[in-house]
Amino acid sequence: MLKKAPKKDLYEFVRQTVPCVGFNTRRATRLITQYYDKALAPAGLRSTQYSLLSALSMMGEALMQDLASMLATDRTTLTRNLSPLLKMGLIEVSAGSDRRIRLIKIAPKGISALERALPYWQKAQSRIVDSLGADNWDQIMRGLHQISMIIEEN
Amino acid sequence: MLKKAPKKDLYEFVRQTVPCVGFNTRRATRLITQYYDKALAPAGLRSTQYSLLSALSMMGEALMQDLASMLATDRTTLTRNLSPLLKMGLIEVSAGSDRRIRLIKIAPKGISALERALPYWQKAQSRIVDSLGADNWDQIMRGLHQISMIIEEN
DNA sequence: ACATAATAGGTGTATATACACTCATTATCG
DNA sequence: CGATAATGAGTGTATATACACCTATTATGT
Repeated sequence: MLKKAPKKDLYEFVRQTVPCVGFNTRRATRLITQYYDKALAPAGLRSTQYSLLSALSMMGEALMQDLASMLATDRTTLTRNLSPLLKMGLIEVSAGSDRRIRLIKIAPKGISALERALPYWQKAQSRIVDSLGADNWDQIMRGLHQISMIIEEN
Repeated sequence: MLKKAPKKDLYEFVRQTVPCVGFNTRRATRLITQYYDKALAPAGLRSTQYSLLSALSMMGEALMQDLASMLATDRTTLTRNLSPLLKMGLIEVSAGSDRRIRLIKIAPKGISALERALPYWQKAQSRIVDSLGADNWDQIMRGLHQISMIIEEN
C-alpha cells in the first residue's frame, strides 16, 4: 500500500499518524544528514566532520567541554568524533597548564579542508534555503532552538 | 568565554554563527533524542525502538522496504535496528510467498511494551508541545517535512 | 527455456551517539 | 598538610547510521 504511493502521500501519512516530536525530527535529520554527506563527499568530509571543523575555526582553541556544549553532544561522543579528524591531521590537540585539560585546535590542513569543502556546502545549503525561503528557514531554526531550550532548561 | 555564558547566550551564538541547516537540525535532534531516551528508559525502550514499534503497530505487516521508506532510513540500517527488538521478542519476522521477502510484524510482547511505554512518551511529548504551543509545533513539523520533500524530490 | 535484469535482503566496515565506569589531576576543607 | 570532593577526559559496550559489496530469488526479453 505504501509501495506505490507517491512521496507526498507518504509524508501526509507520516505526519498525521506519528505525532512524536522525536520521530519527526529524527526522520528529517536522517534525510538532511544523508543529503549533506553526499554533497560534501567530493571534499572528503562527512556532515559531522564539516560541522566540527567549522565550529573549531570559529572558536579558536577550545576545551573538550566547550566544544561539547557548542555541539550539544556527549563529551565521550566528541572523543570519538575527533578521532578521524586527528588521524587525517585536520586538528591538533595540545595540553594546557592544567594537566587534565586538552586544547583542541584546527590545523592548517583542517583549514584547507574547510576551504575545499565550502563551495560544496554552499551549494547544498542554498538549494534548501532558496527553496524554503530564508524567512521560513529562520522560523524553523528558531523553533528548533526553542525545543532545545525547553529540554535543557530542566 | 563560552564556559560561563548562560545557555541562552550559547543558543544565540550558535544560531548566529553556524547557519548550516544540517548542523542545526542535527544539534536539536541530539538533544531531543537524549530527552526521549531518558523519558522512555523506565519502559526499557530507546527512542528509535519506540518509533519502530509505533510504526509497526500502525502498519500491520510490513516489508523491510516499506518500513525503510516510512522511517527514511537506509534499508541496511533497519536490519540493525530490528535486531535488538527481535532479540527482545518484540517483533516477529516471517517469510512471504516470494522467498526474497521478509514480513515484519509487531509481536504481542511488543504491543505490551508499547502500552507500557505510552504514558512515559505522552508525558515527554506534552511537556514539549505544551511549552511550544500546538500551532507552533505544527509549523515546525511542516517545515521539517518541507525540507524532506526538497531533498527527496531530486 | 535460458541468459540477463531487476528486486529483496544481509554483511563488512566506518563513523555517530551516549551511558556506565575508570583514571588522573586539581581544588577544598578539616 | 592530608583526606576527600570535584573536575577533565578516556574506554568498554551497545545501539544508530549508511555505503560498498554480496547472495538469493524473481521477472523479462529473445
